Amino acid sequence: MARAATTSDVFNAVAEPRRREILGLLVVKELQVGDIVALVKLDQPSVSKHLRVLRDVGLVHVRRNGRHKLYRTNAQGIRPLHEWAGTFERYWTHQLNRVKERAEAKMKRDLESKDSAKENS
Amino acid sequence: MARAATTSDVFNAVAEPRRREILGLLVVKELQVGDIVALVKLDQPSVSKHLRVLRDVGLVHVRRNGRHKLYRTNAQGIRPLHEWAGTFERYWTHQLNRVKERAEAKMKRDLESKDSAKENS
DNA sequence: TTGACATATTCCTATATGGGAATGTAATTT
DNA sequence: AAATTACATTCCCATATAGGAATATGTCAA
Repeated sequence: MARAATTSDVFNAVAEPRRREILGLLVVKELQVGDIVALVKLDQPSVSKHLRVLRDVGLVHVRRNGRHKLYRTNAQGIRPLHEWAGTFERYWTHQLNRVKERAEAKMKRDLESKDSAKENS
Repeated sequence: MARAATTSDVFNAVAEPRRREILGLLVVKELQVGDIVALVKLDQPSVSKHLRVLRDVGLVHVRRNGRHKLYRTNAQGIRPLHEWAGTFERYWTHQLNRVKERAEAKMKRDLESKDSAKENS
């Protein structure tokens, strides 16, 4: 079998760098497709397809304005990702603490060995 | 062209549900491959391949113990993801506030129209 | 209605997997 | 050394894109 469909999953949707870029633009300001095309270096059809994926997973909203379509990031759609990653936070802080502790223990050892060297001189 | 290589990017690496599952196991406790195979419902080669991807992007560490290999999640590898998602936090809280404000404004309107109905009775 | 503009979708192709099966490799036991 | 155990890698195949080109759809202007 192959990989799961990008369309059905926020994690897959943001796996694409250009889509992350687009999300970053659209969270600041509502933009029409042409603006996005101008900002990211992609053809219009590609942009439309990325927007389609983002829309399908609920990461952007669309609104029609005349013949333009205004897209906007739905920031709340990113929360599941943030929360998932957040479950690892206690582990990485713990790991950082251990690194720090080891560094301090080593510094202490080094100082002591210097002292003993001094005593032996 | 096709999609970017999973191997070279943390975002792509965690796009795979089984890999997220494995990361969740290995962050709690160092496990050998056989344990993982038993816990997730995958064949050993598949698990090894997922571990390979995770290792290539630095999301897990390996350590050999006799003929076993002990894997452990490198929680710090998940920070970039958490931080990227975190840049959207101010926007989703803002959006939530707007929803709340609208709800409160509506409730106020409803109450006032009830009052005016009372006056007209 | 016709023409122009803004997007979306479809068709096509090269590439990247993910799983299954088979095989290779390293370390341990007998 | 041979057999065994624990993993890793390779080969094969079906599927899922991502981008390019062409085409379709929708909206507004004249």
